[in-house]
Amino acid sequence: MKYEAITIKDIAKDLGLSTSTVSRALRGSYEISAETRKLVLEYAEKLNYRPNPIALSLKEKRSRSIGIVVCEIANNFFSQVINGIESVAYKKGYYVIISQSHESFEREVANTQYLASRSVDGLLISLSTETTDLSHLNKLHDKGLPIVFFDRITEEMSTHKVIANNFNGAYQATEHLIREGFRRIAHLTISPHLSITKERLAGYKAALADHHLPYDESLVQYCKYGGLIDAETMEAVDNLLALKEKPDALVAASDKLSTGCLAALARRKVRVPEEMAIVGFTNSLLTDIFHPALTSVRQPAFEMGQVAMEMLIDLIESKHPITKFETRVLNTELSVRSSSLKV
Amino acid sequence: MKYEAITIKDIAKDLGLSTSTVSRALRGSYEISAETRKLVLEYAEKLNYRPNPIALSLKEKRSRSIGIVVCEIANNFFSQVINGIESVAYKKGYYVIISQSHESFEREVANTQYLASRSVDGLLISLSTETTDLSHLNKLHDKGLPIVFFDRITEEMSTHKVIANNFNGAYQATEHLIREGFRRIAHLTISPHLSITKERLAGYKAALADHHLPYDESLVQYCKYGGLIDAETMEAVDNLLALKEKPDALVAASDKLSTGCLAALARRKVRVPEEMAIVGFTNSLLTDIFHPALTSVRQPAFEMGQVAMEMLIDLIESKHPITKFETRVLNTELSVRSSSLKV
DNA sequence: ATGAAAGCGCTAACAT
DNA sequence: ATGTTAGCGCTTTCAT
Repeated sequence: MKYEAITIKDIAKDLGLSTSTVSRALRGSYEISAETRKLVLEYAEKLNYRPNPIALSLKEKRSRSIGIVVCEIANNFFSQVINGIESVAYKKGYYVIISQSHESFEREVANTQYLASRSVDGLLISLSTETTDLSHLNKLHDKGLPIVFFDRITEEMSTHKVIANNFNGAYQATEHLIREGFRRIAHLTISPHLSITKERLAGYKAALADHHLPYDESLVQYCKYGGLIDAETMEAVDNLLALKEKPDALVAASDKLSTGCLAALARRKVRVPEEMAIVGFTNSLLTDIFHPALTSVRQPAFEMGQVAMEMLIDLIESKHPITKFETRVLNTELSVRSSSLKV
Repeated sequence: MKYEAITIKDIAKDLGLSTSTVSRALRGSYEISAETRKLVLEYAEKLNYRPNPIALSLKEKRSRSIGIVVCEIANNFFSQVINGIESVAYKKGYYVIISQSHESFEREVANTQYLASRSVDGLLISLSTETTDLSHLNKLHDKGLPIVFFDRITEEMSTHKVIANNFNGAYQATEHLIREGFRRIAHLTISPHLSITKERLAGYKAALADHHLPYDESLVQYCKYGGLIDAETMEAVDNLLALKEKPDALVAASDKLSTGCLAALARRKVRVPEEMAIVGFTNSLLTDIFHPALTSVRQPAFEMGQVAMEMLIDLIESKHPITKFETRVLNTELSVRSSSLKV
């Protein structure tokens, strides 16, 4: 009942050669006569021989495949990053295995372990909101597994990292709202310990400070699951609406939070931007057809994927252990649409 | 520089046992004394021993992993299907490997071959728009690799399949528009040879016929890449707008086509639904915040994933070769919103 | 109840 | 230039 592939042994037997000769001929070793090589290659071609990557992995402890761990693929930002990763991987002959943590620490651990045990040559990871303990990654990293972090990174590990300029992105978003004349600007964000949360919060605070606006903690709402759970976003928005001094504008820190709060405000019949202006971190391609058109901070997601994959290949293919690591910061882009315009 | 995992050999050496004893103890063979078993299990636990799935795959020619091939993951429908697949896989102890064809036949072939050579125990696939030749799948299937098709299926292979009731979905969408009073209803759809295209087109035609409306070929626009390429959707919409007798309504046959034509119409300053009403096949969760709110035919994507995975596990775990195959048809759901209402 | 050894597909060190 | 053999981690038959 199972796929029986052609093996090197089959070829060897049929041709009356040894497996090692066949193996060498196949990989073009110079010690094989042109004649034999041609014979083997043609016969292999005829039989549509494909080397068994499992056997190769077992032998070589490498697989020319890399693992990706993200929280969700049903997310514009992450699916664009993945496409960037794939574009480089494909060119360089690496296969990509995608897995989702669904923002669960447990799933993240299970996925990384599985990928490692499957001999991936490296790991590209954006941490789940639940993750604070990094021992699962540290262990693998200490044992030599190349890891590159993107987007949701950690200070606790020395390796290559790629992020968007989250500070600037949030700063620009906030400043834009201030310049439009909004004064009580809320910030809807993710789990407080995530790197992106901290960076974006800092940008938001800095813009307020630079424009002499007070920082009011009650205007910052944390959504542990970053928009994955509708009720959570709804509650955060309700909290803001319940304040004695309601905010007049809002910076949403993620893709799902942006659309989620747009939906939540619609359900609460709050007009955007009249009663609440919005700028959202989002990579949605649909910002123009939202109601209202959504002002966005776009992250260079595809590029982030490309850079991350290139960095990972650097680590994987480097002859010498690398000790000097780099954190690349890519610029975000603010696109102003009607959701953030003073009327 | 590579992850060196604990092996059965390490345990055997440390404990002064043979590898076979350790192996048997680990898998709870009854021929091992309770004492030895306990010793081994505890020691393995202490060392955090994990069996090497690569070695297992090589030996057993199975991997407890399954492969998914979809055109794109950056797509509400497919990412929801994948989540459905994962939910069942996780429960049943299967690992899921996701790959994208990007609507390219070549990539689809490469992906299926790679997955097969990686000893996946089965394949879940939704065909690319380019695919007409099925020999890559037929070969694998003939050699015993279990395959389940979902969404974009083929008549040419006998195996389990899951689809939405595309005929009904399109019928209901079209009929709804007719009942609202629209008379020239266009159909924006994907590649003509895809199963879903045929089924939806048939539903559209049937609704027209049942309501004594003429079928006009010029009202059907095919987008080979199903919305993947913006320019293509734009052109199709322009074609419709250029007709001497413009349509007053439109049924879009996919997720990306629905949002794509909403965007295209906005760019052409065509008001929806006043000048053109729309019903779209979409699983977007954002239909309410589109402008205007988008009437949708929703497919039970998560459920489709669950059913597909259950069917695949049936095939994989069946003791006897299965010869009686099933095509499950799941109901769609029409949700009326403002984009399709006569004003 | 336990061990020795073969074998899954492949590569590479070591013969010849 | 080609063959023999060991070994990657594991299971499993065959001995004991």
